[in-house]
Amino acid sequence: MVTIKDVAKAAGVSPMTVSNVINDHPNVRGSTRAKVLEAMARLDYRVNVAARNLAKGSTGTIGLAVPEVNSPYYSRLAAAIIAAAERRGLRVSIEQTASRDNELDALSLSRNRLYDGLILTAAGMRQADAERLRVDHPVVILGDRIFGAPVDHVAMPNLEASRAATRHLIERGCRRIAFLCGAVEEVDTSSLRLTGYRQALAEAGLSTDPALIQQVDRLGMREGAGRAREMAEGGLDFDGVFCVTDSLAMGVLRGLADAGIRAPDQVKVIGFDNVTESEYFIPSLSTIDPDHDGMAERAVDLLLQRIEQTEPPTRQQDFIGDFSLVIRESTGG
Amino acid sequence: MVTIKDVAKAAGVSPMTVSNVINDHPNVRGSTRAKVLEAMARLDYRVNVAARNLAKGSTGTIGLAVPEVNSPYYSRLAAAIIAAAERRGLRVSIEQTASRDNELDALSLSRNRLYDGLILTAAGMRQADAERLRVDHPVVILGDRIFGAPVDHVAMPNLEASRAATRHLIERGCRRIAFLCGAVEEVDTSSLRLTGYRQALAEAGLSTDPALIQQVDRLGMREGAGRAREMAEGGLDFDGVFCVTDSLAMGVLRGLADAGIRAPDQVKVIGFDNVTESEYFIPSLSTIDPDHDGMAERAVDLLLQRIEQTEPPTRQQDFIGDFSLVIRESTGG
DNA sequence: TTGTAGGCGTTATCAA
DNA sequence: TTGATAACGCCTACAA
Repeated sequence: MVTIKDVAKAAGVSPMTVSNVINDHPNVRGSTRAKVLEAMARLDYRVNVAARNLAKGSTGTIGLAVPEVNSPYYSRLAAAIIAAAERRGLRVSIEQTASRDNELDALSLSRNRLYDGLILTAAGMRQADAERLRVDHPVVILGDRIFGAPVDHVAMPNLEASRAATRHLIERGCRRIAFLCGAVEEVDTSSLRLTGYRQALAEAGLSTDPALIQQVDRLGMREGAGRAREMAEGGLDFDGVFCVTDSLAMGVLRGLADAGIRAPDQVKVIGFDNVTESEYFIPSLSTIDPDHDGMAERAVDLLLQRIEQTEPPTRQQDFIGDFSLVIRESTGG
Repeated sequence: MVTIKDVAKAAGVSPMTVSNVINDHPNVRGSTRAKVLEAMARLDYRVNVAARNLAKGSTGTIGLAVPEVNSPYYSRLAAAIIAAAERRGLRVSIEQTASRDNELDALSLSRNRLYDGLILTAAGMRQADAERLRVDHPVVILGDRIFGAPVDHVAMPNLEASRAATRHLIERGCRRIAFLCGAVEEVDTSSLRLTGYRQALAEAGLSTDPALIQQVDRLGMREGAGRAREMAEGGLDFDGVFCVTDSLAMGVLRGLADAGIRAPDQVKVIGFDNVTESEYFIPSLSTIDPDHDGMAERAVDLLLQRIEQTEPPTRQQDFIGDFSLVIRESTGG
């Protein structure tokens, strides 16, 4: 392996001078710089990032931990975060967590100075894990599982947005609206959105039929399709479905089609996330747009603040993003 | 920051003993181990991965560089690679390259010992860049852009698969089959598949109408939809479309619907990739399944061989995966 | 079973 | 403008 010392020897200068050239420091005479550059090229020298990280104590890259990589939502989010980070001169490196254990793992990894900071989208952690988030490294949590934890937090306006989605279905004439979600626990995406759904129904003077609240164990297309078929074939009476994710909603559209039910004529469907695919699905999917870019921007900002802040760790900050209702064919255009 | 020395001091042992405990070395007395463990917990010690990497010269993680993170195909691929790597005890960390320059960047990064090896899915590199791939670090190229480069290479059976897809459309009665692809250059996905398409037409005694060969500059849903509308509204005569990616194909289905054309009745559509979404799309999408898992498995294997191999770099290896034709609604079920 | 010495490749500091 | 020295935190090799 060619090191800085080899280059120094070849160029007839000290290692320090080579380092200065590499890092574009001023105060290097032009002729010296040229000599060094030439030696670097000749020996095909590359910096050793591990060594540099150790010496500098920082890496210039942040970590992004997501539960699942093959998911339209997390993909969209990751793209937004990469763009936001790039604007600030940071690289991002993505890891899949896939479980609560791995989420906690990811936390210690970041602490280990592999990254300057970590954006963690927590899906498996529970409220009870909040204390484990008290790490001495920059961390921002993205998502709805954890509140009151000692870290910065970026979340969606779940309750409001969910009310708006449900209200939209009501305005389009739905009276028996199903709610499709994941396991409902203490505080999480499903439970917050369930509350919004209930509020909207109540405000419209509609009753909440427990049979209409459907839980599945993964928020994917497969589960949406399967459950929709079961609902249709089981004779459940419903004329609208609000799904907590777009993946679920696209699955539902598929399941309804399988069961011979026409959307939006017989049943209207709305999702949540405004994933790239939802615009092109047939029928195109009405949904809630959670302003991915805004959230990403904010998450990276908060993280950068923590990274750059040297002194007295300031109070934990929360940020709740914007949202907008996107009306497409699945609710009647 | 708590270091190994602090722990050693607190536990009344030498730093080396702490290191031995951390790395589960034998030859540490139970009582000593307990003391050290206790001190580690008390001080909330975490290893510094950067330092460990530098000292060991390896990291236990491999890099995966993809052109785009928010893409069903690359997401699916990434998931497969993560699974394959996990089975072999490796972590993977994903980076978005987004351009040819960044692809070349990713190459040097890996060389810099941030990762033990790199799987690079090259979309922007040209054949002319092949020589730049001569790096002294483990690298595996996934994709079709580069041939004859001095690195291991995993690719799809583009020509065969593309013939099979086209043949399928012909068997279903299509006579005017459009081919939708990206820019066709020297050797790449689009050009290889174009050849397969032409062969299938020739074998069936059909002529190739240049007007049916449609190029777009990105292989996404938006481009597919836009072009399909143009083709329909421009009065192009076609009864089948073979798209080089599923994203493109789903976009085409959308575009056809916008133009009031029914698929598969009036026009049949087939894609390539068997992306997760294609099964749920309406109509569900016929496509080529390129055996993502097999390719991932193989790519990780090849990389691991290079990582573990100490001596005489053996010859570069190529691997062409399997494929299967998946028939769904978009070509008539 | 434990400890000592030295080095991994780079950078910061400060002196020349 | 350049260079000597001393870290960064850990691990390998060897000695006690």
